[in-house]
Amino acid sequence: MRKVKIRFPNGEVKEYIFEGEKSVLDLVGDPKGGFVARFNGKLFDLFVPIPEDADLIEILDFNDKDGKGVFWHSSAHILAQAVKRLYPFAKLTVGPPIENGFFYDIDFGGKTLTPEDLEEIERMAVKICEEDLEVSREELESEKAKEFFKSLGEDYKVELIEEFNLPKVSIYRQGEFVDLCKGPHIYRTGIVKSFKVLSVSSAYWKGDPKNPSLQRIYGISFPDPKMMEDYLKVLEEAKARDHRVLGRELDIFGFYEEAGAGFVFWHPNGAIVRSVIEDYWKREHIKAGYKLVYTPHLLSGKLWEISGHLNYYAKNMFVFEKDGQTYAVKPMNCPAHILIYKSKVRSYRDLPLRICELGTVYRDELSGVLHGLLRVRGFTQDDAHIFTTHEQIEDEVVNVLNLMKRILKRFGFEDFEVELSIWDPNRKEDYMGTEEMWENAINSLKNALEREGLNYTVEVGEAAFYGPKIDVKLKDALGRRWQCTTVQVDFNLPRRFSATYKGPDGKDHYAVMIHRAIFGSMERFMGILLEHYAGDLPLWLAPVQVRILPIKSEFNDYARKVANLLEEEGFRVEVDDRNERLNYKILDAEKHKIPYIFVIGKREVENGTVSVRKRKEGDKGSFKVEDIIKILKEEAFFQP
RNA sequence: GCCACCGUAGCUCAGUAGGCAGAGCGGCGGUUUCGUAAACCGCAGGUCGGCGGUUCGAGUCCGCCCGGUGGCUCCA
Repeated sequence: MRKVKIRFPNGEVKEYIFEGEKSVLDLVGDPKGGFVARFNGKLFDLFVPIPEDADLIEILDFNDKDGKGVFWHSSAHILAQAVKRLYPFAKLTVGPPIENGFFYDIDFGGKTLTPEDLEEIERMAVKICEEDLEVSREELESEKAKEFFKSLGEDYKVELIEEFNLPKVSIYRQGEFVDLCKGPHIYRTGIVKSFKVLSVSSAYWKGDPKNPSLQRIYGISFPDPKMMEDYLKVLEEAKARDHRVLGRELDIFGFYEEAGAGFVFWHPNGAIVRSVIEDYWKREHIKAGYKLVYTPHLLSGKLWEISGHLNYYAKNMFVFEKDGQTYAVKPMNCPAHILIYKSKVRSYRDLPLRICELGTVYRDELSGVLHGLLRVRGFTQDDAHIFTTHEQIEDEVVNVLNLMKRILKRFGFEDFEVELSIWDPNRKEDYMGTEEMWENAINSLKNALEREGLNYTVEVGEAAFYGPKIDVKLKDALGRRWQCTTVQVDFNLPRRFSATYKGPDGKDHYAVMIHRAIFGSMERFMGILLEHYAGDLPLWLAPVQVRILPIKSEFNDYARKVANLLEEEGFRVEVDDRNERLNYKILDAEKHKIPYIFVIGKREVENGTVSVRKRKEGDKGSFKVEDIIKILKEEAFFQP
């Protein structure tokens, strides 16, 4: 006799008493929307015998993160089954769940799929869900499994089994379909109620260009068609927010074929927004004790030799020769800031020394990775380098994180995901510096994160060879995550450049450098902002804050007078005195996402008022000019 | 860089089968002077991404290059 408690997805817990081998399904009959089980953090199928030592088993549904992964993993199998029905010659490779959905990499022997092919695959996948096939699992000895998959022509599966090098492997079946898979899986294909094939692209087997090119088919699925609707809405919304489209519509920036790929031209509307952001950034940094500097864009090759960049970063650098001298356009600002640090003897009393710069850098990125403002070849980092002692690392990182929170909050970002990348303690020889330095730095970063109340995950072995780092992803209005802030400890460069300070002991010590950026780059941040706000920049950022619309040309003079009053108060204003109807002018102003529209007619001129229309809210009624200026100032964070 | 797809007016797009390059919006000119999301009439605007090839004839077919999109990889 065994006793086991089972928790259902709705939280309900029931106790079961049974004998012999039973599966969860055997016991509960109806898993109440759940489709996979977890015990002690381990997932297993509802249709396999309950593990020997299990006492409390959870049945998971789509709301659970693990459950979702299993659901999408099973969906990848359904996708593969659909493909095999339509293309029996196709060879399967791997098909994992991903953050939003799943994909399956499949070798079609050189065929590339068309949109029509995808539709057909989707129809077949939907059919497989409707067929409600039962899923089963079996274990095979590896040798037998190899033979089996060889007989099916699934060469990649054979290769995988060889790689696993395990005595046994598991395979899953549903209907006529078989796949090598660790599992677990949902117990029937009918649990998937909504299935969509999203896109196809190419990928190499194991990501290696020497290997055959595969078709990577992306899909998404849900246990409830309503969830699919919501998801597609978000996708649509994301598409409508595409910063590349908004950038053109709002005339923020442009790229020019004749200028080269990946080089951003900030148009006047974008430049003013950037300038507002930069002014704010500078003010906050100076307040936080940073020293603002400017350094050259072009530096001698000798400097990049000392820094090591010509050795390990050359393929990303624009390097050229002139009169027998090598020069490079800077891909990073750190060596330049080190020179300023070294311009005089530094005492421990000078530390921490915080040097900041909106530094424009150029990197020769692979052409295939360029993407709007989010990935370019020339960009301006909101960079800073903090020279500290080992003891000061913690406090300095607290300051950086605090500054980050304050600055990003201004843009409506308050939700962060933080990764702490540390060394792999089993490969100490791959890292520079002593164990003591590393332990101290890692603990400093951890303490700093805790002091700032930031939750984080630890990524072992993800640190650079020269020091641990913190990466922060911010969540935008659509819940998407963007990597922006980064804080990186560096033991290396101070040594390469002999960046030292005189300690209280009168001896020279190497400084520690902390590289950090809050936005990452102005270009990327602008792209993120556009998508985050869907182009509706808040008043303080909007390129044009107020547009004044005289109803008839006879009110143009009054409109200009109001514009002047606003301009004197520091607002960015336009008067639309074109010979058009009011409705048209409103349409045009709304199209440009201008936060405030002031309508001027006979009434307003007579009463010395403006009729205020606010974006997204509509007509707000009449205001005295000085009153509305007060209101706008407050909204735009003007200092009183 | 690699794989796949794409490139027609400032923007969005149509262009059948290789046979005179089109529309809407926008721009310009005129009429209209109008109260909260598109007044009317007219005009201009194109080396069809670039170069080469096939053809009597290329926006259309082929090759190379440039640029873009989605991935691989990389990263701010």
